[in-house]
Amino acid sequence: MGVTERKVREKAALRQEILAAARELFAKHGYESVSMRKIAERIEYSPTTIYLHFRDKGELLNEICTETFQLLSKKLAKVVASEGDPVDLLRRGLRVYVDFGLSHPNHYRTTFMTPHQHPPHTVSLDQKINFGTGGQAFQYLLDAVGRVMATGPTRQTDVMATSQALWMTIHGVTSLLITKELEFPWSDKNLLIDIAIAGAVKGLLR
Amino acid sequence: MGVTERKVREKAALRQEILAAARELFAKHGYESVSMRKIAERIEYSPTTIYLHFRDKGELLNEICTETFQLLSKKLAKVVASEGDPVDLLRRGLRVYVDFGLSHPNHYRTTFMTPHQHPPHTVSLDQKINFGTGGQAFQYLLDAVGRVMATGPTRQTDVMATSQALWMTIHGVTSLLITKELEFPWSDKNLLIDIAIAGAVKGLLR
Amino acid sequence: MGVTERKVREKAALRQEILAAARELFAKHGYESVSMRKIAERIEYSPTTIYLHFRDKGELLNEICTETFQLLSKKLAKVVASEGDPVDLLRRGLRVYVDFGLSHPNHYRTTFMTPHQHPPHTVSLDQKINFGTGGQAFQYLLDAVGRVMATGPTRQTDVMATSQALWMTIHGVTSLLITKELEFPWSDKNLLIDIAIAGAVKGLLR
Amino acid sequence: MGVTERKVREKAALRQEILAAARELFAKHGYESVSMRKIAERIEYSPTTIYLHFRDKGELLNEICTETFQLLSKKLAKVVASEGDPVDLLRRGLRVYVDFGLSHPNHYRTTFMTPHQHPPHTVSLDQKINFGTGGQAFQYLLDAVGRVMATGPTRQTDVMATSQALWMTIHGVTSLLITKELEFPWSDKNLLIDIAIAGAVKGLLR
DNA sequence: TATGAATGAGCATTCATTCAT
DNA sequence: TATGAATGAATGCTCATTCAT
Repeated sequence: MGVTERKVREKAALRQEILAAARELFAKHGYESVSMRKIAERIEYSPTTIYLHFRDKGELLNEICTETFQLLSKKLAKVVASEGDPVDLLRRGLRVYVDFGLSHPNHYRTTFMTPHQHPPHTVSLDQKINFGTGGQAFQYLLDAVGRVMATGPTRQTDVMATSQALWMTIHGVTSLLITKELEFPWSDKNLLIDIAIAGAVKGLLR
Repeated sequence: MGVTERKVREKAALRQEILAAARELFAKHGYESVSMRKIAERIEYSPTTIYLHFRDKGELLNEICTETFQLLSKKLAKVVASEGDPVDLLRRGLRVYVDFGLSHPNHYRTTFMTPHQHPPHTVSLDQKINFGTGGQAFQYLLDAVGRVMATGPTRQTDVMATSQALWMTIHGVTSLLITKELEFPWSDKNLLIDIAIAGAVKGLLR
Repeated sequence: MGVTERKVREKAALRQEILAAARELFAKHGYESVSMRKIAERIEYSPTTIYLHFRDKGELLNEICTETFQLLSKKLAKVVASEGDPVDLLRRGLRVYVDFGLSHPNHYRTTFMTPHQHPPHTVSLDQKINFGTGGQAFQYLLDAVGRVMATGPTRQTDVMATSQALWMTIHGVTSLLITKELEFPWSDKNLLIDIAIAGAVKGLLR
Repeated sequence: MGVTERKVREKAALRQEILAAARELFAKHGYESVSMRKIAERIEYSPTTIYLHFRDKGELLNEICTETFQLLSKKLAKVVASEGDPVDLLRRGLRVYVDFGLSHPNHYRTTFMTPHQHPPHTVSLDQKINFGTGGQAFQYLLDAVGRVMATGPTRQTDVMATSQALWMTIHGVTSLLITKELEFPWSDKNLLIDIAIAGAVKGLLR
């Protein structure tokens, strides 16, 4: 009875351990520079063991991405659920996105800044239509923008395009702060994020 | 007479061929995934030949970056030299940046989206102070923003921070359009770029 | 039961096979001229397999040297343990050294005639003090010389210097007979060894 | 004319320059670890140029050996030509040999301690009979030993074997002092050489 | 479930050497 | 006489992955 359950739990735990190690190493050294052996060494298992949990190196990458989107979605869901002026809500959502990236640079880098050569082995049609694995997260943005537009006059009325443009903006902020963290003499990070987000949102309004 | 010249020309041509192959491959598969062999195969020379023109793989990367910044600077210089309202000039400069990235995706990807582990063999102090090899290009942005602020009232007065925030914005636009070109169901690219840039600039003004 | 043991035995056997191949090749062509591939080819395994048993090429060399000293020490220990006049014992020890070299030319060549650029990864302080890995063997010589000097009058009283000079002498004999075995028209080997050893020992006495 | 002569002189000079560079590098890093390119770099000529003066890398090695023997022979000739007691003369000759090795470690190492895989392209029958390229030098030793034996009673009467044994002894001294110069905690070098030579010569006498 | 052993393919780089000039 | 360009072969070593156990 309990034996089976324990086994299942242990298996899941190891799976998570592998993912954690992979995520950290991918983010730190880049997907290509990380070998299966190094991941295995870090968790103190044999390389072969990884293959019992993941088909290949690429699947590790895909899993990490999916996981990232789930985490992000959860964060965004909270903002959506909270009260407030639509404009303010949008601003807070964007800020949450950036903060998420900066506080999970490993996830962010791996998910949004790693070239994915080989597509996941299984991609549902549904996923393709709904903006891939990140669909749910993007949907929140669409909703937030839609509500802003519904409330007052805006310069743009194309919810989709506006949302995409906003995503681009905050992705630029997040990704540059992550990659060039040390290479570039940035001004105060908080200030930069504020300027970018405030500007983008203000630019959206009439 | 002409013999020497022809040799020089041929040598330069081969050098360019190597750079072109490397740039394309780096952009497509990522720096780490490209081997000297693959570059050599593409140009139909032996791997050894590459080493007659470049010290090592890292030098290839550095050369490509330098080249990119020079190309970009030239484009931006034209905008700077042209006449017009400071706000308009800024907008045009940002657009030139994005267009440059989209029409030189290999250059852009290799230069701005490749992690540079190993610094160039020679880095002048001047370069370090002036934001690396891209200093000149960034200087144009600083100038443009400075002029806008000098002309009329803006929400921000910090030229440096504002410039950096603007760079982040347009980098987000450029990089996402390049990487996820096919993976994501984008709205009309032109529209997206316009929204992002117009928004950012408008957000900058009071 | 026996399965594990068999595996262990097989692993040790392969390790020895690799060492044997390396030793032979190192001795024949010199350390630098022997590649991991060539060693692998000789034992009909892939080059990678060698790395499952040895960290790198240098470790192969070190292992061979250690092994050599152990073999040599064992031979010398027997002489030391035997009975006899100190002078005779010394002579017999020197002869054992030369014979060891001639009957293990690969060991000897690799250990005493190969330049060791890269020190072993781990060198104990003890080893450094005691003349490296060969400390035990050299200690036997020191002891033998010491006993000769303690017994009767000798021309020299410096045990250390005398021992070193004796080592030099027998190394000359051994190494030349090994390297130039075919290139030089030697007189009878036994005679040569006798002359050299007898002379050196006689020269030591008053 | 003078032109031809100058050319000849220049050619010879460059040849010597190449040999000097090769000798030094061979001795320092070992024959195998020295590349033609490195030799060329040191003399600031192109690698190709070396091939105008020497057939291949192996010929460089052979030339250096021949040269070494000539130098050594010259030194020994002086001793032979000098006056003195035969025993003393022998001792002085042996000392000259060791000193030669220690003050020309590059020559010595390359000539006596480098495995010669490929025999010289041209080896005369005469050379083979006369102990190879080093025949002249060895002849001096034979003569010196012969004279000692002719003068007084010795333990051995086999000039050839005794000479060879003496050579072995001094080679041991020379080679160990060169190779393990730093690896081994030698006593005073002069003392060691004296002990070895004095012992060997004394051992030769009745 | 987990692993140790094994490998073919690949890596960046250097080699001695040739050839056209 | 001298060289710059070029290369096939080789270097030590690491890779992702498989397979028998």
